[in-house]
Amino acid sequence: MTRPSDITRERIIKAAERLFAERGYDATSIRAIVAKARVNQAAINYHFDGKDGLYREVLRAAFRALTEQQLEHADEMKAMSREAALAEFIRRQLRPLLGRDEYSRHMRILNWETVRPTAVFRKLLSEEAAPFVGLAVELVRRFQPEADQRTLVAAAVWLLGQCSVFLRNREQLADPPLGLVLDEAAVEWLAQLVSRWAAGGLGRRV
Amino acid sequence: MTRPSDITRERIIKAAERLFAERGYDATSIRAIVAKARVNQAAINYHFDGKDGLYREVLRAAFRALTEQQLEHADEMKAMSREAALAEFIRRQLRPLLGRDEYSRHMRILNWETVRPTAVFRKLLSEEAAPFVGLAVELVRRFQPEADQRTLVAAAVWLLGQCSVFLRNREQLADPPLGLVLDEAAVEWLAQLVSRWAAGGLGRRV
DNA sequence: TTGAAATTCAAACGAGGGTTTGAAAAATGG
DNA sequence: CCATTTTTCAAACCCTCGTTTGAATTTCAA
Repeated sequence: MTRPSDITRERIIKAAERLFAERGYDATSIRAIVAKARVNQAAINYHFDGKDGLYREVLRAAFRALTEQQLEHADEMKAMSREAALAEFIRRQLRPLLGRDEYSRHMRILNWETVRPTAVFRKLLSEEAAPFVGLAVELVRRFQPEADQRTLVAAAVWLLGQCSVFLRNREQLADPPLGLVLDEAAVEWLAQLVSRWAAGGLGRRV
Repeated sequence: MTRPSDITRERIIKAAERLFAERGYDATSIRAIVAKARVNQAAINYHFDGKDGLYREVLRAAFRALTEQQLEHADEMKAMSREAALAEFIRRQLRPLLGRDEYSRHMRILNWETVRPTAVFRKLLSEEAAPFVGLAVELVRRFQPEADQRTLVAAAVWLLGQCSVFLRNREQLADPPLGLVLDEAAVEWLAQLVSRWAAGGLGRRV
């Protein structure tokens, strides 16, 4: 049963997700959201108890979808060689460079948060990020089985940073002085480069 | 000769630099700046022709100071081994994790820009970043002398990403689920780790 | 010293933000 | 069908923002 009011909710969430992903929280106004969703301005307060509440909902959904998506592949990654698993992990991280799909939007929403994390996000992170971080830690542990936990956590963050720098500066990569134009082939090329470098850094045996 | 009005200018710039570094452009209001600088609100428009003009000035100064600071060490870095030069480069990048000095503030101001680059910044970057990028490219070229320019640029960005992920998420590193508390010793430890991993990825010969 | 220029100041302006309001409309259940 | 609740709607409210204004004050050279 989809009540008519659920349609409004859904339209708002969909529009908000796109706008938050594109412009971030601050630069997205309620008026822009309701215009895109074609609903009344008061609907956001009625259904979500304000802009904050709407954002909370969108953020939670994005975060959950992403971690679930990664955790789904956790098992098959265990079956691969560590180099292949690493390459797959990195390829998945770099995918939003191209796509405009839901996955890419989710990733971009989280990317905004890494600048000035909202309270909502910090709570979410400390409560629910453990499995995802665990995944990254397990991945690097296969390269450094003897390292202590602190080193492994640092390595996991380091690994994520190698992808996020490209994600975050996506729009400037093509400009001078860099001039890195990223079409589909180039993203694949980049993913392989980064995979090799990361594996090399963590101590690949050849 | 320091005219009295130069004092006002100076106070504004100093206050603005701190606030922009801490909160970013959007979240820093003119009223906050003039309160901190203890000058009249209209002074910003009088001296800098608006918030944009003030930001332009602060941004240019930060950018220039940073690139000059790195370029100053370009010569001595050439004299080091490539591993030592890389380690020095990374250590300099990670330094703002601790300090509240001018250098750290400059770095943080630029860090804000990598999320939603202002027009001012993009212009600055395309006009003046070339020497700095060149420095990073030369550094990675010592590890991969046979690589083409495109690969070297990607490697330079990759290298910067390994540092900036720690800078940017600085405040969340200590929270669960990461729990990386960074005092002075820990930053040095981290710099060495990252140096080793980066050198390994780029192909250090042992 | 004096008069023009530069600088400071308190106050207000207008635009845009999120939220509230109260009535109208639609949906729901008896 | 009716009475009640839920949902929509246009309008306004109130706040913060960057900027402007015009008079008062200070600076500085003649």
